[in-house]
Amino acid sequence: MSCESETVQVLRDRGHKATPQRLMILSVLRHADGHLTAGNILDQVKIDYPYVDVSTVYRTLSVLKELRLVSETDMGTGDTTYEWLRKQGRHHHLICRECGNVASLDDRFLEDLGAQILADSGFKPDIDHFAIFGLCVGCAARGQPTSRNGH
Amino acid sequence: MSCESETVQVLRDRGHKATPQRLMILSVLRHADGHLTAGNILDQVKIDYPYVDVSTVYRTLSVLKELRLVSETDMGTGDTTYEWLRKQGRHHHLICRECGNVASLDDRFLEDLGAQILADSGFKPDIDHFAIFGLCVGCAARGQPTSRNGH
DNA sequence: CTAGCTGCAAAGCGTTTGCACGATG
DNA sequence: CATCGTGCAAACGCTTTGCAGCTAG
Repeated sequence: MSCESETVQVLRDRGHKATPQRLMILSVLRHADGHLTAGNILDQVKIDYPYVDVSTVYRTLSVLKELRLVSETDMGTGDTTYEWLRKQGRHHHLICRECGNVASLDDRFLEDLGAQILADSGFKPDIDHFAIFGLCVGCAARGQPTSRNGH
Repeated sequence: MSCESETVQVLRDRGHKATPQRLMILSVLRHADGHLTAGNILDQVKIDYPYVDVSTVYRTLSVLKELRLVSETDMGTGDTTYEWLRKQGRHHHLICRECGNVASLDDRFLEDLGAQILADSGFKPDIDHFAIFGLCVGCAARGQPTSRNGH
């Protein structure tokens, strides 16, 4: 509980209440390694507190998104996942379109990109959390054993 | 019709049939400037051919995705859009998380990224079509008129 | 005390599937 | 003529909403 005090403050400052349900959802998000779906979070919370409703989870996620405390990412086909932002060290995801496997990508690959885009167009990108689709090593090897042109 | 002949060949080579419905869906995809939802495509096709069904659109899109003729992108909240690949010149999208406005981003910002990722991890990213979320100039100005730290 | 939040139930929406008929190659 | 694709209708799963009661500040 005590480790959430900073977050509780953020909530209150913006006119939101810190209910037990929200604290539990926060806790789940904070201690997971990301990639949680709404239903996923629900299951976790229900272990300790079986009466929470899905709608509460969605409503809470909506608030947290608004406050930019969590990010929402679409992992390919219809799997919307949520992740606690403000972690130490940003990272990104390499999602294989064949096998669905998810690998991490270090931030250094993207650190300049944001600045470049901002300078060019004034658009301020959220580089916190990128999802990049493609083929993982295994699937690339399996899929195109012979050579093949890119597009 | 004739301009689709190359695509028809791709379909047949892979054991798929070239039905009128598919040709119309192809045509819509090809001549639109991208960002079409399934329902969107359906509406377009229905203008000339009112009996097409949504399921046909989805099934066709599924085939085209598999053949890598179209890309599927999630534009923020639950708006899955489809776009004809193999266009001249790749481009990417800057999507404002406030107003939903979509701007284009030239490929040069990302052209090195793919090679770097491939070299580092063996992951072969689809750099055809990137969706980058953030704040557009207008919303950034409106939202934070006073200074504010990045995260 | 008064917003705001919750659980419940039901609706909503985009997407998928089973099936018998029809078209393609 | 065999296979694959279609339209229809119904199912599906995730997400959202209306509502009455409850709770945090």
